[in-house]
Amino acid sequence: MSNRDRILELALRLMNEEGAGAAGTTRIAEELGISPGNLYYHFKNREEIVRVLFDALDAEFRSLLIEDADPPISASRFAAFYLRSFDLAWRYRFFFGGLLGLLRRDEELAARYRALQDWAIDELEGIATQLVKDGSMARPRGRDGLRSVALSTWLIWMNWIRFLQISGRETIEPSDMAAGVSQLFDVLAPYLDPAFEKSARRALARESPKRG
Amino acid sequence: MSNRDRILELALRLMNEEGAGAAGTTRIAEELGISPGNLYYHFKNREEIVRVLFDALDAEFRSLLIEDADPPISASRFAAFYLRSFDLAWRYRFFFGGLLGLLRRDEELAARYRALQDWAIDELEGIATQLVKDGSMARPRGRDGLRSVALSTWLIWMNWIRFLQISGRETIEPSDMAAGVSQLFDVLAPYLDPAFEKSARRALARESPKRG
DNA sequence: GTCTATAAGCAGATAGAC
DNA sequence: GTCTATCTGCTTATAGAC
Repeated sequence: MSNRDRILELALRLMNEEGAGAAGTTRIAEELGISPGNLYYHFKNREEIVRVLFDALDAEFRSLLIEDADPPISASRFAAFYLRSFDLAWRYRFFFGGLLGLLRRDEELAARYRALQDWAIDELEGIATQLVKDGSMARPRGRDGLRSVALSTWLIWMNWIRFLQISGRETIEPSDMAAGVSQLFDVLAPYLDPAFEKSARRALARESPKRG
Repeated sequence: MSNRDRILELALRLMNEEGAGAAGTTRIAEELGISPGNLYYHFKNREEIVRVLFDALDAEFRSLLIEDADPPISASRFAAFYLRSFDLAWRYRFFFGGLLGLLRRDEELAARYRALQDWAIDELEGIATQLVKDGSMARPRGRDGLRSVALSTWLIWMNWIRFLQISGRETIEPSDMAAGVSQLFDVLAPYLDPAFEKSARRALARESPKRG
C-alpha cells in the first residue's frame, strides 16, 4: 500500500472518529511514521486530501442515485437505495459534521459540493416523480410538492448523522442508519401507497445492518 | 456600553457573518481597540464567550416555546410561533453552522445544548399533541407518529439556515426564513386540517419579513 | 519517494504595572 | 477595569539532502 493511500485512509479514519479538524498534516505524518515533507510530496496541502476524499464520496453517490432512479422502482429497491445512501454517508460521516467549515476554507471544494447537491436534489425529485408515475406514491398538493418532498429527504439525509453526533453519541454505528431511513420514510409515508410503504418498511427491517 | 457587552456584541456579529471560527480573542480585542488582557478580564476564555451567547439563545427559545404551547393554538399563533423561532435562529445563526465543532471543544456547552434539545423535542411533541386535541391536526399513523413529526420539525429548524449557508448564499437575510417555515409546513401539511393549514399559510405570508 | 530541519505565522492565554 | 509585553504551543508549508 502506497504512502499516498495510507495518508488518505488514516485521514478518513481520524476525521470520521474525531471530526474534520482532527486530521492535521502533522498528526497524520506522525501517526503514519512518515515525515511532513513526504506528506507534502503526495498532496499540495491539507485541503487537497479532503478534496480527494470528497471526490470518492461524490462518485459513489452519483452512481448510486443513477442506478436506482431506473424505473420501475419496487418497494425493496426503494428501501435498499435509502439504506445504501445512508451507509455511504456513514462511511464519509466526517464530511457532514464539519461541512460548513470545510467549504469556507476551500472554494474549489465548495463548488464541487454545490454541484453535487443541486444535481442530487433534482435526482431525488426525479425519483419521486417516477414513484408517482408507477402509482406507488400520490402527488403532494401544491405547485412544488414533489420538489419540497425531495428537499426534505435531502435535509434528513444530510443531517441525520450530524444529529446523532450532536446528540452526544460517542460512536455512530452502521446500525444507527436504519433509524434515519425510518425518519425519512415517515416524511414520505403520507404520500406512499400503503402496500408499497408496508413492503418498503419490511425490506428496511430485513436489510438493516444489525447492532454490534 | 460596557466592554463586556461590546465583546459579546462583536463576537456575535463576527461569528454570524463569518462563521464560528472567525471570532478569535485576538481579533475581537483588536477590532474593539482593547487589549487581550482586558478581554481576559471579562471572560475566562474563548469558550466562555460562546457559552454566554448560547445562554441568551437558550433563554429566548425556552420562553418562546412555553408561551406558544399554551392551548388552544390558533392558526395565526401557530404560524407566528414558527416565524419567531426561525427569526431567533437567524439572530444566532453562527451557532448552527459550527455546532458540532463548538460542542466538541466545550463539554459544558455540549451538556447545556443537549438539555435544550431534549426539552425542545418533547415540547414540540407537546404542541403537536395539542393540535390533535384541538382538532387542527390528524394523528399520524404508527406508534411514535407525533414524536417523529416533532423530530422532523426540529431537524428542519436546526438545519435550514445551515442549508442556506452551505448552498453558497453570501448573506442570509431574515426574509429567507419564510421559506424555511414553509418547508416545515410542507412536512406537517398532510396531517393538518385543510382550513387550519390555509389559514396558517395566509398568516405566514402576511407576517413574513419582506426582502431588502 | 522519502528524509531532516526549520521557517513563518497565528492562536489562546498570562503576569504584572497602572 | 484596563493596559503592555510576552510566553507557549500549535499549525501549515517549504528547502534541500539522500
